Amino acid sequence: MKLQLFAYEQVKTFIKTRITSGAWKPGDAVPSEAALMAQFSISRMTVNRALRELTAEGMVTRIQGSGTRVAELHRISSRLTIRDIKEEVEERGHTYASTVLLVASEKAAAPLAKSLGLGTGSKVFHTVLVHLENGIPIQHEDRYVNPMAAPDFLQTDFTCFTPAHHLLTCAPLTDASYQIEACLPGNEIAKRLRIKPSEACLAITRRTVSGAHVASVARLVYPGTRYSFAGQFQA
Amino acid sequence: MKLQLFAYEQVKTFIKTRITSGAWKPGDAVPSEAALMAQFSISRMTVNRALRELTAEGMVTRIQGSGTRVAELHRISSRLTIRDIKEEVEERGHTYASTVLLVASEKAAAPLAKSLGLGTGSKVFHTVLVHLENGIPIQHEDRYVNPMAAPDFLQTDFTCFTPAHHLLTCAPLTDASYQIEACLPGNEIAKRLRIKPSEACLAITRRTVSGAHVASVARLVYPGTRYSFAGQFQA
DNA sequence: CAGTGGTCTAGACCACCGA
DNA sequence: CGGTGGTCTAGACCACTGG
Repeated sequence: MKLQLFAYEQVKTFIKTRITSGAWKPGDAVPSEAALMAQFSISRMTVNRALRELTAEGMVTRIQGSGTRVAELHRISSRLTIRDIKEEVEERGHTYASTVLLVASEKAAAPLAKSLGLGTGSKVFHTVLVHLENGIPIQHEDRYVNPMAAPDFLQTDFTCFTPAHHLLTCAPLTDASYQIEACLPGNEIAKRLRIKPSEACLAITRRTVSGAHVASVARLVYPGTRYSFAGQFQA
Repeated sequence: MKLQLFAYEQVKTFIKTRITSGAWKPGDAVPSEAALMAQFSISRMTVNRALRELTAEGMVTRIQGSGTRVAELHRISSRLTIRDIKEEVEERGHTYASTVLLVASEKAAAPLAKSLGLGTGSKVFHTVLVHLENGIPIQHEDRYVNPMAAPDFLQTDFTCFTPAHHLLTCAPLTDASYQIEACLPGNEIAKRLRIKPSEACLAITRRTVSGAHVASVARLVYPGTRYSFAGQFQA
């Protein structure tokens, strides 16, 4: 139980409530650090921390030499986390399983090679698997891996560790980019997910970078009726 | 041009590179604040700031009395921003337009009333519109608004201001939750978006709260071939 | 120029954890 | 109990903005 708010939290809530109540409109000036020091009888470092955190949260905008203003709040921004599917399933208390459909080493065609930062025809690892929650398919994963980033990738037992899990342990993540879209699965993937080819799916295309190498490119397809992303925002 | 890193940034990059290079594994101990003070010859507040920011970024975990450890990084987390569609289109340098299909006051059925925090049969505002980018439909918006939160909502000229924009100016945002899923549009919406009913769509269902009231419940449908979310992550 | 924010210091007190 | 992190202070110097 939290009995007492810290000084910097008091300053934050003071400013937040004035913004969320509409008393201070976007573009309005927020009291300066000196003014807030006097008002709350606290030191400048404490005021500074409160305002710095509010900046990070997107509530205010600060310009050195000019001042602090209420940010234009015409957006809803929240943390979206794409997690390891196995962890996610197990955290729900369900049983996770996977069906491995392909584990192979291939020569990369031009577009794929380029996206992995390799030469055309270079050797790449290729895996295809279906992830199951309580025996029901929830994700189709088609992944290409750069052998430079994870030389022993193909030796992994993918029924125990997901490809994503293995990659994260042997090739620490430095950058990632992803795209979320809606698509139809196509006949082959529909069959593997045990859905109709006319059922809409969510697809994530993700590219991960580890140090100097592009580690992996993966396309994850989720049946639209069995999966969705949820997010939350709090001022 | 940034010539010199601040002290707290030096500490952050020192720790980050050791994590992303794999030298420090998840669960490993990070040097204590006292150790980093000595190593960098800086004050504790500065070390503390570096570690506090790394905690916020999800790189490390801190437990008072116990210590700081490298976080389990089996997740990719990034900021997903859902913005006002008009701003988004105009920022791309394209022309925005909208077609207003419905502006009405209705009696709420039970599930809707509940979700808006009102009694069954209460008056609610209802709007339906299609948003166009360069004349092409990109979003179908079906929205219900709590009259308590925005009494003059129906008087707005929705060809100039989007409903979201109006709501944000008259009812400051305090909380929001959303769900992203894939779906088929259905015949009516497909016709309005000028797509085939068999084309997969992204749908966002969003609920916004302003102070004590639920302000609005909206369902936004995007043609899958014309829209996707992109995100990025950087360690 | 005065006012603003951005950073930093060298102390301090406290709450918590583990041995 | 010692070591840890969580917070806070009262100063300081600097870079930037605006009139």
